[in-house]
Amino acid sequence: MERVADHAGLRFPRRQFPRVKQPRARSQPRPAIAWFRNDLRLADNRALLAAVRAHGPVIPVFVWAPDGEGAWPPGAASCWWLHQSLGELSAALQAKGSRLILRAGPTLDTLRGLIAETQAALICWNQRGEPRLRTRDAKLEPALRASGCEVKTFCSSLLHEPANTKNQAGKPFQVFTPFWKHCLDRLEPSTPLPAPARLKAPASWPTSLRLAELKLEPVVNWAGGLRAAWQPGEKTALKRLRSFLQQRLATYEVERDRPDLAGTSTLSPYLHFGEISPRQIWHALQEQAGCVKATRGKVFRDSSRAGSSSWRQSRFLTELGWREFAHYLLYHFPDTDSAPLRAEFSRFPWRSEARWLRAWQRGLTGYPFVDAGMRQLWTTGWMHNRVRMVVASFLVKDLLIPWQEGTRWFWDTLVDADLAQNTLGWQWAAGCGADAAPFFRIFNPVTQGEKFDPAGTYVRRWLPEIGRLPNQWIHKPYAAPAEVLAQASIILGETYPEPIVSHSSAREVALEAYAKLKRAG
DNA sequence: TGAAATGTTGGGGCG
DNA sequence: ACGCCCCAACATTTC
Repeated sequence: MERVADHAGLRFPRRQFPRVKQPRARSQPRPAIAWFRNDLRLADNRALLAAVRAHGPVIPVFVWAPDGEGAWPPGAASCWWLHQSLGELSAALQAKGSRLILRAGPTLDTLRGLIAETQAALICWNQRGEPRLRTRDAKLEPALRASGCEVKTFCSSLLHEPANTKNQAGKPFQVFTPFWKHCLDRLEPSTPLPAPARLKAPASWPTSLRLAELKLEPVVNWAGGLRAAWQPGEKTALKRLRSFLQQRLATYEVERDRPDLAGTSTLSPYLHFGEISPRQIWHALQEQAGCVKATRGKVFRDSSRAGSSSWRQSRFLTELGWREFAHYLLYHFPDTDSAPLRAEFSRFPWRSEARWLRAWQRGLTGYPFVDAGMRQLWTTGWMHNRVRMVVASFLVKDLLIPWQEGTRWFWDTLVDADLAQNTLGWQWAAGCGADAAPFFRIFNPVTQGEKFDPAGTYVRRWLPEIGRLPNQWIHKPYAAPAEVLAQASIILGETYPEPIVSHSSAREVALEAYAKLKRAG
């Protein structure tokens, strides 16, 4: 399949399939289908706009293919998010005089059926980068063309298309810094596209399932914490971006590492589902860097900063860079979602202590910083990134449990679960990936807590049972004197667990296992 | 986007 | 006054 290398605006695949002539209905031009995937937004949506610009009626559709079709089917938390997000998108489309058609079933059959029903002349979608979905889509395209429908696809979810970027040796980059520098030297993303003003409705709408019929919401009602923490949808995504830029960007460099503060953007789930595009974020950042608001409300160019590109070095943009890097790596190393990039790690002596895995998942390891993170994850579907690194290091290095167990758990529980980023994160933490943390970089859950949650606010929020411990002991209850524990109404092993492993000896064991791996060559 | 062990330095207490 | 020890503070090395 030929991908559209395009950041300058709308262009279409060069290799067009010869158009099949169809008898044209005289009354109304044939409709265009806008197939929504992980791009659940109206603004800056190339596929949607291409469907609108065909000047006929537009049929927006979402296809739920529950078996995942060889990819990773969304986990429980992602399904919850998807449900809410589809509801939001549907409402937004209605406000434009349109609808969202919901279908379920194998993607090709479902789309072919819809094309036949509606006599659609064109179907547009934004590409997804996950390797197995790409393979699948590559077959989808000619099959749909063969049924007489034109196909247009776009790259809308990344700033930089992975396919042709290589280092000087002609190989894919494996280190972040040169990769991102290479991108920054070339990136000049065009202005985000506006949301279409209106979508022309077809003469008659095809049938749609009701949202509830997709059965995305959990049967058992465990989603209360998610509901309290999140409002999915494009509108909220833009609101969060704006408030982040106004209130947090200035202090991001320092506060992004502090789970006790609200220092991060929390845009990750919105980005994953495409409720906001990286291009929109890029431009919002650029705008903010070039302009300052005067007190009288006038906006003028800040000559000291206008035209300067120092904002491109900003920490926040670098995080978007890591997102690009994750997708880039998964594109070039498509097996890394399950196998270590550094092959020698497949011989690492992992062990699988089921009780330990369970303790980790439940937030019962006896290390408060780890447990707080795991409970935040379980309750809200999200975990602060600093804490993700710490809990991952703990699972992989203190417990020596395979990193793939971690990816699975995160996949099921995170509302921002994203194959590329989950893969990068875990391979990074396990030391077996590209530009990964060296294996011997083993986080100490106590000192990490003391450093990044100095007053214990974060830990107390998620572990009320140890909330009465003084700061000195909040990150290491096991070391507190008996009378301090009694004072705080804590009985170790009953109200809060003893550490399931001793960090210092677990560290020694991990280093020895790693040394053995290296000796084996 | 580490932590722990080891090395170095310099000030202060003390004989 | 001086050497010695201790140890904190910081730097470097190692895993």
